[in-house]
Amino acid sequence: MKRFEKKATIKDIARMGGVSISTVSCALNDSPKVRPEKRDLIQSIARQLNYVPHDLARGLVTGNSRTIGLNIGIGDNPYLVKISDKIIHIARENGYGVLTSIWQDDESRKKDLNMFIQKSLNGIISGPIFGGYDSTLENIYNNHSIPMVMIGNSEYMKIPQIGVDFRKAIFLVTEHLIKLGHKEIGYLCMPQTAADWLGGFKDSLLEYSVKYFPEWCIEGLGTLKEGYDKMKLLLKSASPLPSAFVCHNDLCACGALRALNEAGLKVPLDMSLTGVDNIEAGMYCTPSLTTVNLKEEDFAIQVFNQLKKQIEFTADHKMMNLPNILIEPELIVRESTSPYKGRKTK
Amino acid sequence: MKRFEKKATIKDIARMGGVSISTVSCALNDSPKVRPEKRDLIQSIARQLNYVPHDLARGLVTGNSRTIGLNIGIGDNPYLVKISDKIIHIARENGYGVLTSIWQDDESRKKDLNMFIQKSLNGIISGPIFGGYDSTLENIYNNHSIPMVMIGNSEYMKIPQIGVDFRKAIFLVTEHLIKLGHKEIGYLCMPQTAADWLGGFKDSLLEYSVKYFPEWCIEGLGTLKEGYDKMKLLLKSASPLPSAFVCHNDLCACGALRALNEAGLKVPLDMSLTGVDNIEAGMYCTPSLTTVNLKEEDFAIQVFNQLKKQIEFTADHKMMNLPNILIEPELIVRESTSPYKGRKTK
DNA sequence: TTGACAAATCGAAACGTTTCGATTATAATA
DNA sequence: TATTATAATCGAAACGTTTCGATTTGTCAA
Repeated sequence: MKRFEKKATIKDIARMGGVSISTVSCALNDSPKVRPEKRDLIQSIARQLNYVPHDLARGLVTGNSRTIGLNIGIGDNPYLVKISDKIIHIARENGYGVLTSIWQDDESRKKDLNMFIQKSLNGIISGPIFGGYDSTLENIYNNHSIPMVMIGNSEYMKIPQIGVDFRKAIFLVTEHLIKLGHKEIGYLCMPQTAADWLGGFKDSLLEYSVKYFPEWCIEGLGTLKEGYDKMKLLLKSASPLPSAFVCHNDLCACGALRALNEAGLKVPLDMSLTGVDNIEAGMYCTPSLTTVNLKEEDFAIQVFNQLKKQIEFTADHKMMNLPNILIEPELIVRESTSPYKGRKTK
Repeated sequence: MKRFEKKATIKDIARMGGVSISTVSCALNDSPKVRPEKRDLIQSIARQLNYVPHDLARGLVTGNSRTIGLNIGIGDNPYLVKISDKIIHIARENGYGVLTSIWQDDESRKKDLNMFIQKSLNGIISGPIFGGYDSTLENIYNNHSIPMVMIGNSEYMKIPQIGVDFRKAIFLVTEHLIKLGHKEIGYLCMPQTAADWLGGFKDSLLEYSVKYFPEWCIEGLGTLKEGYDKMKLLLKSASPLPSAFVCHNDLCACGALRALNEAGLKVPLDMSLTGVDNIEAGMYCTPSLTTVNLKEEDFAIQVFNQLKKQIEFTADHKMMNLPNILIEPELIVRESTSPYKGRKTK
C-alpha cells in the first residue's frame, strides 16, 4: 500500500477471496467455525492487501475499545512518572492502549475525564488523591458505568483505591531519627493532606515521648523548589535549628538539601534529613537520602490488576466490591541521617 | 443516569423530542440549519438524558478519532518526560486525546505503532531517534497514510523531524570549558550517536587548538547509573585526571558528580563538570550544573504544530513538505565549572 | 440414491453517528 | 389566493466490523 491509497477492508478481502464478509471476519479471528485451509487463504489475502483491522468499527459493535484512560497529576514527581510508565507498560502487555492525560488543575482534569467517557474506554485510572473528597471523580464514577480505580487514599471516597500508607511512611522515618537520638525534629508537610501524614509524624513522637514543635512544622508542596524555599525560610527564622528534618518526599528533600548546602550546613553532621519515595535522584545525590521505599512497580501492578478485575466483573454484569489496597512502606537508610551530635546555631 | 443503565443515544433524544435523528445530530453540533428554539430544546433534552456523544461511532463515519499517538522512549530522562507532559497538554488544548506508549526496546515499539494504526489515529509522534536509520518507523510512515513527526534528527530518515542541535550543544559546553582555560577535557558520550555529538566536541577542541584525548572519551547511556559507573571507571584508570569533563546530559552528569564526591574530589575545584538538558535536578544539586538549555516547552510546541499542520494537509489531500526543525541550544553557566587551576592526581 | 446430521458458509441486522439529497413547512411575492 | 423561494426537517445510506440465525455443502449410514 502506498501513501494516500485507501485502506483495505474486510469487504475487499471477501471479494478477493470469493467468500462472504462474515466468513472473513471469522477467519481473521481464528474462529474454529471456518475450515483451516480457507482460514489460511483468507489470512494470506489479508496480509497481501496489508489489511489492518479497524478498531473504531470493531469497538462500535463490541462496545469494547481496548483502551483505558490514565488521568494523573504527576506534578514533576519522578515517583508518579515511574508509576505511570509502569502502568502504561503493563496495560500494553495486556492488550490495552492507554489514553493519557496529565492534569495540573481541577478544570483540565474534569475536561479530560469527560473526554474519557466519550471515547468509551474500558476503564479509568485517576489520581493521586490523598485525603479529602473529590466530587469530579466521584460524579464520573457514579454517573457512568465505567470501571475505575483511584490512586491515593481517602476515606471519604467510594471508588476502589490503591494507595500508600503515608502515615506509616512518615512514622518510619521519624522513628528512625528518634532512634538515632534526635529530639528536635522538623517536618515539611503537604498542605492538603497535612492531617493524616502529620498524624504519622506525631504518632511517632508520641510513642517515643519526644516533644512536638509546631513552629518547625512547615507546609509545602513536594517539589524541588518548595523544598528549597521552605528550608531557606526555616534557616532564616529558627535558631537554634532542629537537629533533624523530615521531608514528605525525596524531591523536596533534595531541594532542602540544596538550601542547607548553600547555607554552609553539612548533612547529616549539622542536620539529618529524610525523604519519602525512593526516587533515583535521592540515591545519587550527596549525601544519598535516607528514605522510604514505596515499591512503585508493585504499586503499578496492583493498580492495573484492580482495574482489570473491575473490567471483567462489569463485562459479566456482576457487582463487585473491591477492597482498597495500601502499599506497605519500607525504610531505606542511607547517608543523610546520622546519630544526634547536638544542634546547630546560626 | 445510574450505574449499569444503558447510555442514552441520539435516537433516544430524537424519540423524546419528536424529531428526526438527523435533526438531533445537527442540533447537537450547533449547525445553523436547525432553528434556535428547536436547538435549545434538543440540547436540553440531551442534558436531561445525560447524553454523551459516542466517539467511536462518530470516528467511524467521519474517519477522525480526534486522537494522536505519542510513542516515546523516555528512558528515565526528565527532559523527555517534560516534553511528553507538554505535548499531552497542548494536544488536549487542541481537542486531541493522546494515546501514549513508552517504549524500551524496538519490539515493543513496533507493536505499539501497529496498535496506533489500528486505532485510526489522526497522527503519530515518535522518538527520540538520533542518527542512524529506523526502519520500523519509516515503514509505518510509508505504508500508511498517517501524519507523523519524529522527535530527534537523522539525515537518513524522510520523516519530518523536530530535533535539537546536540552537536552545537556539546560544542557550547566544550567551548565554555576551553575558555575557562581547560586543556585536558574528558567526554562521556552516547554510544549510538557518538559520531555527531562527538563531532561537536572535536569541533570545539579543533577550533581552539586543544588536544583531543581519546582515552578520556567514554561511551555511556544518559542515566544516573551510567554516569556514576563510567566516572568511577575513569577515576580508577586515569591519572592524572582531566581537569574538566563533558557529560552528554544532566542526568549522567549528576551520576558522575556523585562518583566524584565519593572519591573525595570537589567539583569544580578538582574537576569542572557539564551536562546538557537543563533539568531541574541539575539546578538544585550541589554544585548546580553548568548545562545547555534545550527549551523543552518550545520543543513540544513545535512538535505539536508540525503534526497539526500535517494533519490539516492530509485532510485536504494536499501533499506537503515540512522542513525539519532544529532547536537552538543555549549555554547556562552555573557552579559546576570554574577556571582551570591545575589537574588532580589520584 | 436418499435422508439425516453436522460442518461450513452466508445474509442481514446491529452498533451510533454524520451527511446529503429529498421533502415539507414557512414566509415573501405577485 | 396562488406561486415561489427559502428555511427547516427528515430519510436513508454509509462508515467497518461482529454475530446470530438461516442456508448450503459435505459426510456417512441406511
